[in-house]
Amino acid sequence: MNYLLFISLFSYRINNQSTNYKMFSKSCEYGIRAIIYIASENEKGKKVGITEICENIEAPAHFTAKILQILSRNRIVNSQKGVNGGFFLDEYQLDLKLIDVVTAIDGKAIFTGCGLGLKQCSETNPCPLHNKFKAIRTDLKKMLEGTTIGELGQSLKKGKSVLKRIRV
Amino acid sequence: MNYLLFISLFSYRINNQSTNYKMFSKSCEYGIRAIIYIASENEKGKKVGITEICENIEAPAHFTAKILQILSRNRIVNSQKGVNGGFFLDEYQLDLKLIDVVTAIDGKAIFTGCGLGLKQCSETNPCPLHNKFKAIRTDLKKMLEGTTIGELGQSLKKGKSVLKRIRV
DNA sequence: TCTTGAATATGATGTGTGTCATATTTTAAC
DNA sequence: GTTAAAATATGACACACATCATATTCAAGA
Repeated sequence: MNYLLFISLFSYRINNQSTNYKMFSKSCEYGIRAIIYIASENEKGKKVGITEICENIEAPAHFTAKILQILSRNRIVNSQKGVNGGFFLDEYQLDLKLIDVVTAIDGKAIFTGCGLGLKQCSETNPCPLHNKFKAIRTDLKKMLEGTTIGELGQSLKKGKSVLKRIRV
Repeated sequence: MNYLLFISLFSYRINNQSTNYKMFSKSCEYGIRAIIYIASENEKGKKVGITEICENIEAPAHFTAKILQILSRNRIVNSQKGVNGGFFLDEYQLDLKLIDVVTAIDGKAIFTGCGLGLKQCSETNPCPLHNKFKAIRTDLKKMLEGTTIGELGQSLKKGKSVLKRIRV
């Protein structure tokens, strides 16, 4: 009976949830966006507050603050409390790589976990996708290792890229 | 005061949650593992039941069943109810690519969404990471487009790879 | 046609991530 | 020293995904 085939054409793509796929976690997305903004505004000792940051990257303030605390504890960004305080980066931090931000927030599992979620997957005990995945992951890692915070900040500052919708 | 630096060394990597990073969603992981197992057992019209599948890929039965229903509706796997029923693949399905499984379960957002989670990110309005991400994503897509279900099943069947811990 | 084994459909529960809210500490300026 | 502005810390809430449970449909065989 090919009415079955007929029905299947209509039921195709039933699961229409706007999928949860993320290259990084939401925490990581906000963290990267925040630090890029800080880098882009980082000149002559200027400090930027959490409110200004979140307005410019369109992120929830409290949540982003929590992530910046993690980055602060990990010495990836500097913070100063009190009046005229805020977040800022020194020369050393501007030269940190994207991978430093990612591992501080999401940990190192990005580069070690099995693509199929198998705990026992390893070089000597590979899952069917192990080697193909390794190649992709290596590319991703290289990219993250080869990109500096300062570089991304400059790109944003010079208008070569944007973090929020441009006002009309 | 460099006791601050001292403290920071101890507080490094505070967020020790075993991170949620996943190249794919859990649904997708189970789906891929299940179909690889089906492919590996697919010979002379043999059908495999959900119980056997889940025992061999170490996945929760009900959840996996739900995912296989999605794949079944999308004609990526065949199913037959009743006695001696089960899941099986025909020649055409064995030649389907991994990307067909992934998009059926997780949708196409993997290849379109912005790496930093920005809705407005596009070619003309790129986020600071846009181009660097595009390269990685292209690699991933090529890999998924170039890998067949049957190929992975054969790899498993021949013992070149495993899906569960080998019994001692 | 009755029984049994299998997939299918639907709903209920749990857990973790993302979000929000409040209170505390710190620092600068007056 | 008092006040105000800022980060920091902690806890509470909400929603989505992952998981589990139950009921239904279907097909083969006796």
